Order: sequence, then structure tokens, then C-alpha cells
Amino acid sequence: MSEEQHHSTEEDLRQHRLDKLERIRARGDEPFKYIFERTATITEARATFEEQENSAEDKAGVQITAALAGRVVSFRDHGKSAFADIRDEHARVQVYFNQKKVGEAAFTALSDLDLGDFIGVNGVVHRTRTGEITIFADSYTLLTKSLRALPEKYHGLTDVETRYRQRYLDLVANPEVLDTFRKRIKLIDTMRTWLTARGFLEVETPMLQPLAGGASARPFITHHNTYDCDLYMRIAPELYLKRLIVGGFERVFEINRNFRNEGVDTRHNPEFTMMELYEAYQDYLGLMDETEELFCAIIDAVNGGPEFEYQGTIINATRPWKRLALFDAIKEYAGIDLAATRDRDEAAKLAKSAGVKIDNTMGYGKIVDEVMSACVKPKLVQPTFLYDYPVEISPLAKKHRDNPAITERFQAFIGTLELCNAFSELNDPIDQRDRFMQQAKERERGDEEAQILDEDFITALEIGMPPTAGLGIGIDRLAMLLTNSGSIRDVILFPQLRPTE
RNA sequence: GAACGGGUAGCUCAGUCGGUAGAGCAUCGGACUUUUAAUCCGGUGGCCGCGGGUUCGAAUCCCGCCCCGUUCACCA
Repeated sequence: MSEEQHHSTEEDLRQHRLDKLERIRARGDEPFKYIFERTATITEARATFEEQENSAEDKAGVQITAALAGRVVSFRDHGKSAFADIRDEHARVQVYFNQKKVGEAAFTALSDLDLGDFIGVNGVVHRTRTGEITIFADSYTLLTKSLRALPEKYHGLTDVETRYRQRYLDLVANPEVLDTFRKRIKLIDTMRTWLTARGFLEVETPMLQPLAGGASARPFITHHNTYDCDLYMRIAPELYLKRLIVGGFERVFEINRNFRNEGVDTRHNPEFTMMELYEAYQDYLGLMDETEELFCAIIDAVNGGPEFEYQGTIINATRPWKRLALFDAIKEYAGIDLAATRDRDEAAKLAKSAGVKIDNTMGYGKIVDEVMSACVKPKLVQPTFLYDYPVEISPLAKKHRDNPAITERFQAFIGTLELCNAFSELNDPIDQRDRFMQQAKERERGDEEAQILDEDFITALEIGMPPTAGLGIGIDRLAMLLTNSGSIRDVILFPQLRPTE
């Protein structure tokens, strides 16, 4: 075909492959097969081969027959023979094609094979003289034709925008990304097993809520056509899970998505995954012990021990973890005693003396929170619990049994990442109503994130909720920590980017 | 929302002082029966993010816009 154009723009590369597809069909082969019966995965075949090799007298004579399948990731043509590498989910193996062995027609048909195609190979596994475990093909089958060029084999795909927008390309080109997500999956699996083993029941509560409650955040709004009303994507499952404790469940948890309509950066994605649990007859101190145990079980399962590296620092999560009352931590790291005053202006003055920026809209609780974020949080590299937070910034937490100005609340930090939030749950409906009213005032002052009074939730509390402790863990943050990822987008398969045209 | 950095072939990247747009890989053609970033020979391939401006001449200088990243603000 002298009129054939030898171009290689993206569309021309695709056209080449479409031409090959037609040739394949023209000779009666189907380029998109329905099934292939593997006798083993590549990992299994390698393991079996090495086992036999280890126990054999004549190591060079060891060979096992196998049918393996995978994606062609490289191809080296040598005239009357050829080598390819194929890769399945967990491993790679070399394939050797010999013209005599597979037959002339099948060997010629190799020229219609492209990088990215899936093939199945029937043959014999043994070592080449260079020592590489190789399947010597008796025959092969094209399983799926790939119509687009893969990213380059050596440098892989580094363009972050393409990696996030077309994660499938990232996974194909950078197999180590699979490991990151396997760790994330292992994390969740370990957490679920741990909770289930302790009698926690996994439940599902509404994603669409008429009031977006349970946290301080701006929600996404959506619309229900039949009811002709706006609904909110949930910002937290908290208020529903507590209704279940009211109803009689004693240990519940949910691992699911929350949605918050706020800024996007290396630590925030508009949708993120939380685990929340509620345990009746427990308080925050008991829950702190359990939380430590749970984190350590996860860290051990995912990273094989209490030590791991995060962004250049070695973290040691051996128990017990450091525990610091919030106001003591502020005293230690910011050098000011905010517990000495309850006066908003006094507190502001102290905070400014510690170099923290304070504006006039901030109340006492917010000021304490600012000082914590600016002076304490950056110091919390090794696992640390902070506990006893101001009542103003903890509207769903029970007041401290010895001090009504603070709540029985704790958070855990590792590598300066805030990993969880927990408290003795406020179950006094009168106090809860007061807290909501306080939030309403904040809202009137212009705080769009202040929480909204949920009458039905108060009604539930009036029915009666036993003493309960609750915990929320940000799964994405924890995944970042355990995979040494600097950005939340590296632990979310399909992070939100601005949509393209 | 702000500052800084980036956007050049399918992928990874060069591109000097404003003077014909480059390399490697991939791809196409050819050689090669143990290679493994195979090798050798010969080709194809570009809206230089988009739109204006300055200039005889712009990937390069200026202005605006889009997208990505980092930091900051807000937040978990």
C-alpha cells in the first residue's frame, strides 16, 4: 500500500491500530475475546517454577507448562524470534516467541500486536540462558486489542494532571501506584475487621439530608424533583448514627463519604471518606484507649510494624502515645496560659503575644483553636492525643465532668496531620438545644459554618441516649500517612479536578 | 480568592541573544533465531495551552484568559 501514510500524531497512531484490528478480523480472529483460561497467575507460575527448581537435581532441565495472561508492556523483535514482557495485576514475565514453535502464520501475526494489548500465552516456563524466567510460547491468543498508545515505558507517566484525570493511565504506567491503593484498601479492611470483631455493626445513613448537620462546614446543595425541595449532601453522619444509639443499637459504625463545599488543596478533597463509630456506655477516656489500639492495629497491618517514614521523618507509633491536655499543650508550645482566662479579649491579647493572627470576629473558642493550629499542631509529629477542648468549638460534645468550660473531647495527631476527632457525646437534650442556639448566634454573626438546630435530633435525645462515646477518623489522611503521600489526591483514585470542556 | 512555578510530538524532556521547531522512547519501513531501556539502517509525526499586542520576524518579549502544581487563606 504505497498510498499508506506514515504519520504518528495521536490520531494516526490510533488509526494504525484500527488498521491492525481490521487485518486481525479479516483473517478470522476476534480481537476482543470473551474468556481465557489461565492455569496460573504470573506470580503463581513463578513461585511454582522456583519451587521445582529448588528441589531439582538438574536445575537447567526444570520446566512447567502453563497458560498465562497479561498486558504486553514491551516487545523485542529479533527476526525469526521475539521477546515480549507481559504484566498481570501483580507481576511481569517474559514471553519468548519462536517462528518454528508458534508457526509461521502466528509469528507473522505478531506484527499486528501492540504495546498495551492483552494476550494469553500457552507454553513452557523455564529459564533463558541469561537466567530470566520466561514462558516459551507454544501458542498465543490476542485477548484485547489496545487502540491507543501507552505512556512511555521508561519514564512512565509523570504529568500529574493526566495522572489524576486519567487514573487508568497512571495505574498502567506506574504500577507502584497500585501499591498505594492496595495499602488504602488494607487500611479500611483492617479497620472494618477490628470493629466487627468488637461487636460494632456497620450501618448506612443518609447521604442526602434535609439539614446538613454533625459538623461545621459548608454543604453542597442538590434538589429532589418529586418532593420539589432542596437537599444537602451530608457533611457528617454523626446525628443519624446517634439516633441509632437512641434506638437501641449499642455499637455502630459507618465508613463512607462526606461532602464539604470548601477549598481544595493537598489535604482537602470535596468528597472524603470518614469512619465514624458510636459506643454506648463508654466515655472519651475509654475510647482514647480503643482508638490508640485501633490505630496501632492498622499501622501494623499496613506497614508491618510501629515504625514508618512520613515525608522524611521516622514515625514511631509504639504505645502508649503521648497525651496532652489542650491547654497544657498550648502552655508548652505557645508559651501562654489560655486556661487562666475565659475573657475573649484577654485571650486575644495572649494569642497575639504568641504571634498568632487574631481578628475581631473570633470568639474565645476560636482563638484557642487558632493558637492550637498555629503553635501546637506543627509540633505534633510523633503520635499525640490532645484532649479537653473549649465548649464553644465543640457543640456536640459533653461538658467535662469537672469543668463546664471545656468538653470531653480528644483528637489524635501524627506527622502534624489531624487523624481523628472524638468525644463523650452530649446526651443532655436541654444542653444540646442551648449549644445549637449558641451556634445560631454564631451564624447570625456571619459564620456560615455554624451548625444548624436539628429539632428531630433533639427529640431523639429527649427519648434518651445512653452515655456514649463517638469517634471519627479521616480515612484519606490516614492513608496519606501510611503511604507516605504528600497530597490527598495521591490516595484518592479519582480526585476532584476542575472539569474540562 | 492571592502569590509563585509550570503547559513544546502519543510519552519523557531540551530549546542560548527574538532569526527555518529538536532529542530519546513510541510509531512506520528494512535487517537480525536468547533479548531484556535489545541493536543497526531509513522515515513519519508540532494550533509550541488559548486569544490579542510589539516586531521585518515571536515557542522566546508584553497584556488578558484557561488548566495543573506548590504555598497561603478557609477547612478535616
